[in-house]
Amino acid sequence: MVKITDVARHAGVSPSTVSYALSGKRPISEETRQRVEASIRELGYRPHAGARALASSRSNVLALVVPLRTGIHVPVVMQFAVSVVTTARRYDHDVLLLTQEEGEDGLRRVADTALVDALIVMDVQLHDPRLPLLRSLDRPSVLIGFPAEPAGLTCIDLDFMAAGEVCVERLAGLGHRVVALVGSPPEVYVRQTAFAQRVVQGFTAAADRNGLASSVHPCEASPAAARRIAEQLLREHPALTGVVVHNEPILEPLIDAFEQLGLRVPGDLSVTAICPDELAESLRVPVTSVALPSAEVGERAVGLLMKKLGGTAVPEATLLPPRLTERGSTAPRDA
Amino acid sequence: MVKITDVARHAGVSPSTVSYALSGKRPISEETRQRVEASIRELGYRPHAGARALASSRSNVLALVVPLRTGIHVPVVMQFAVSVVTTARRYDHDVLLLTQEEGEDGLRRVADTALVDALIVMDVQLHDPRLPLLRSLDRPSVLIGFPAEPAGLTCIDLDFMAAGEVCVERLAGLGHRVVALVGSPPEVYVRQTAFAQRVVQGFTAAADRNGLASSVHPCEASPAAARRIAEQLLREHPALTGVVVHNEPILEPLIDAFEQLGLRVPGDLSVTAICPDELAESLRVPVTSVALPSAEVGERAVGLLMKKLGGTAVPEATLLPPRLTERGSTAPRDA
DNA sequence: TTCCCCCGTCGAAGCGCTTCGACGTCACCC
DNA sequence: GGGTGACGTCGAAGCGCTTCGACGGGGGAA
Repeated sequence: MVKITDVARHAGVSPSTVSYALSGKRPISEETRQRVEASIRELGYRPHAGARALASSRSNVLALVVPLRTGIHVPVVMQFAVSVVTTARRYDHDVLLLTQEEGEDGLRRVADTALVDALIVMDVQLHDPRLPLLRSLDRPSVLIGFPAEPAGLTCIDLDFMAAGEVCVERLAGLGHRVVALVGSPPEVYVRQTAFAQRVVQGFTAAADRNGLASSVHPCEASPAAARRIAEQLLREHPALTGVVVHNEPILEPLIDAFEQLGLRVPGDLSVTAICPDELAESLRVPVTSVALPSAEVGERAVGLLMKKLGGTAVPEATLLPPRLTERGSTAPRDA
Repeated sequence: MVKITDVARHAGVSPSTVSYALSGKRPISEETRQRVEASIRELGYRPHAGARALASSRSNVLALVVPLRTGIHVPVVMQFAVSVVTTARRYDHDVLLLTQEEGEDGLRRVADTALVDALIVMDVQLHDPRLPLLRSLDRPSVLIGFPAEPAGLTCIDLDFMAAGEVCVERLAGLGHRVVALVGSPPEVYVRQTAFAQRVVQGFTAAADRNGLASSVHPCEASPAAARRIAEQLLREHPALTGVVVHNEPILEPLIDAFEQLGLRVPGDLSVTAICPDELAESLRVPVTSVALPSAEVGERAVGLLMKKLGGTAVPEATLLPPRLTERGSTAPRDA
């Protein structure tokens, strides 16, 4: 293994000079730096991560806690993880993968052993048991999602309440008077997963505000469940002309089911969704949707963390405004 | 921060004794160990990961390279990652997440900086550019998947060739004479992704051996593509009665398409698949399938790595035999 | 009883890096 | 022209842990 002293000897300088040339924490003459860099390349030097971490008390590793629970849409989680890893690398950091299974102990472990410098936590619940721990940890963290009591934490997410509202406003603007929300699987609500709850809040508030008749329907993530929901909606709400879908896997099956029941989309029924743009675009009937900007959330979460690590204060709450894209699944009522 | 010297003082022993009590690398009297453990608990001591890594030249971290490319089924990747993380924890290791984007440089970086002790690489291609690097690295690695030339490496995967064969044998045994393979998206084959290729090999070999008429059809992962393939198959192979599907996302849409074209499954058409059991079970028509044992592969990959880290020799190739589960999608021809 | 060896523990030396204080040199200002 | 910084570099200390050699004491073998 080639170490910093080898580089120093080869370049004719002291180890500390090599270190400063690398970190830029003290001025080094252009000429010396060139020489050091040449030696590094020639010898193939790589600083030892452990030694660096010990001496600097910075590991340059971020922890990412990914959700495993049922009812969450895996591709979105993955997109998010990839975006975190990619962004972290831009800041010269790596990402340690933690599963929710380890729970609070896992968070405490990686923080207390100084394995990681900071943490990103996904799938936050309204009353998440990890919150007190995160507040007390000596390392910064960022939550993806908003708990009921976010004081003292840093949170970021799509503004799901506004997203729910935007979908309804759109339908209302097109003249629809009876709308329904087809939501995530029931267990997601039972767990009080923050984002799902907020969509319901936004949906309901906007419907009320606009004087629409509305109903909310959790739905399992299977095509069969989608069919059942479609039938139930037509039976119980015959005047229904607008549907908001917040459940990626059933988006397509649900539309199929409606059409098999004799409803054209968007002719008889307008559909809006909250889902990744790629999904909305790729469907047979492209769906008007509020984007789920996983990549942006991941990027900004890492950005926030880096600021905190750098000692800069950051806002406690970052809510990304919903962005609705018109596609082929919405039309004026009676159009 | 509480350190090992604090524990030592509190327990009335030397730091080295605390270390040995923790690692078990030298005999420590029962009584002393008890005392040390009590002090550790009382003070809330956690060894500093960086210091440990520096002194022992073991970071207790594994690298996991996950694929990002199009055409791979994300939930399977995720299952796999979770299984790796969970198993690694059982061996007191953590997992660093690398994306394929970083490529060979990323592998070299985490290995050379001693950030990780060992590596797990997924989505191996037949002629993977990373192979020479992995062979030359001073850290052990395990590949998920088999390249064309696996000598000098450790590989594990489902025996996809045998899986392809088993599916055909099953159909042949039921009397089917004309079969088709609906495979992964074209780009997967273009990249020479090992597992996809091997399924084709097994499928074709078994069909030839049994004197069946056979054809192979790559297929995009969209319902629309599934419909097109279904129509094409019926048009070009009107005598077709057996289909093998190796493409998770289109499994259900494909069956739907066949039924909409007037073919009953399994009445007119028998379907077998290579996919996770959960998927096969959850469909409207439960599908006879060869299981994709992501969890087991992950577990065993970590197990192999641990053996290698321990200095034990391990077999270069581990092929898990296919396990076919009979469900409702297969029936004898003319039954 | 003597010798040897093993058990249990200690002290000290490092692992490879960062960082702090110090120091010489040079330019610049009054 | 002497004082004052800023610049560029060095040496040494130390981050918190593991590990190696050493050593006292007790038990078994001879």
